[in-house]
Amino acid sequence: MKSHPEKQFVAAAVAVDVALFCIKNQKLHVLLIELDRPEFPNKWALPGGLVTPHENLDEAVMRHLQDRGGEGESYIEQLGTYGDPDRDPTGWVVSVAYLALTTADTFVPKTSSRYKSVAWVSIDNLPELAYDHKKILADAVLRLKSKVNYSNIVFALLPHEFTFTELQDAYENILEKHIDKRNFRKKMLALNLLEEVPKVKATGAHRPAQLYQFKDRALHITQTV
Amino acid sequence: MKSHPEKQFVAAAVAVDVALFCIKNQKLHVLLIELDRPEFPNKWALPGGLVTPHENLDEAVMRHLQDRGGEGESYIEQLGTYGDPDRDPTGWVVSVAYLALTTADTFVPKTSSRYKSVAWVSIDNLPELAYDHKKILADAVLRLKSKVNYSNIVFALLPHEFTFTELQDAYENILEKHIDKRNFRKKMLALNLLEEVPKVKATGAHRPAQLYQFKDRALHITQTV
DNA sequence: CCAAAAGTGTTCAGTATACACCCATGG
DNA sequence: CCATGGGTGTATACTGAACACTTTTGG
Repeated sequence: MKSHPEKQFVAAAVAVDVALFCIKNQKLHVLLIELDRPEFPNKWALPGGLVTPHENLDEAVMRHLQDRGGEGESYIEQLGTYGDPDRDPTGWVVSVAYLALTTADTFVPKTSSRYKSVAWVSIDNLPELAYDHKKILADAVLRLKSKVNYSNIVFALLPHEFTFTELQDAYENILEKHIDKRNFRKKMLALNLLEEVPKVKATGAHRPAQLYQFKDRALHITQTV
Repeated sequence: MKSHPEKQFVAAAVAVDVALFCIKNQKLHVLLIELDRPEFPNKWALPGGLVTPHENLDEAVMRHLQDRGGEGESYIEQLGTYGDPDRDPTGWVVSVAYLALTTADTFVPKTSSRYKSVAWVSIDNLPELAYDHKKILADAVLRLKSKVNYSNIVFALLPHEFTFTELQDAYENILEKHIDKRNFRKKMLALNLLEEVPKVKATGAHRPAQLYQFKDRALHITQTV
């Protein structure tokens, strides 16, 4: 690491902030931390932290997620960068925001001495957020909603094996609208992203459901779900 | 501006890099500067520069564009942030990249002592680019191509008044494909974004063309052009 | 009157939507 | 045998794609 290219400049702290989502109790949840700072009484925030010169931005995100309890794989994608001079009252912090997705069972929130708590919070029951995190979170939800319509991105929110009803629930939850069962099946199968696994899931006094999995658990752009 | 929130951290230089496009001679062009630095012999780069703590990111972009010759309005939108530790050999520079659009006649490239030259370059005749600017530019072109399909974003590349053929040329240029004239007219008019202006444009030994303008020169999401 | 770009409709195929009943199981 | 969620097909409307000739002008 050498000196900076310009003689005179004011340096910023570069941070990442992550809107990490999962589906819990059939509802979309986001991971939030409860701050323990006098400037932000009773405020919550998105997880994140500073970036160091020894890692790229994606690596910084993964490191901070692991610190907050991430164990399994998480899907991450960059959302945008928030750099208003006054967004953080404690100094000039330019923050690169990420959208991240995981499954509730592979991510058990882990707190630390720096925070009061770390928890999954339903997105229709949000507390007050510090900094500009309300805006970041709104942008993340918007991106997720939009991307669900033209990609297989939900793969990152579901367990590896799932029933068609669970898949449809995920879509209905994120899009906040009812979807016709027959049409949904037709379209999903036509996209050719799924394959049956030779198992069924029995959950009560009714016909067991066939299990499916995504052929490829990586992002694919599809056009219209 | 107070001290930074963490006691120990390494600060980065925060920069903006701008992929500014225009249409010149019916072809998509990008604004490039020719570097005058020993580390980058004969290399070109996207315009841009450092962000200061007294401006937000959009303001920094507009300031740097004005320095390079921008006079009229330009459309700008954030593209993504590039933060690999080694992307700039002279130091740790995290760069927020922007997609920007303007019209050739309102932007006359202006050089300065720091550069050999500043020029509009056709995107199918690109020189070698420094840093990770080849990647940034490729991402910008991709974003532009994609956005042309579901928004009125071309308004920012065209003069206020234009003929249907000029409009279609812009689409064909950016999308790099032939579009049927009759279908294009039907779809564009159905989107209800245009209005006739009571003038025609005569350019030779043939029927003059009706002039149109966008009802609103601001980004609108449309679904399928 | 000729060359050149402007302007205009219809047909067809494929996709999106609306909609209701039988199936398999556990208790 | 009954309650519950799983699983299936068809008819209709709409949208996107293909396609060729007439109009207006300047020279």
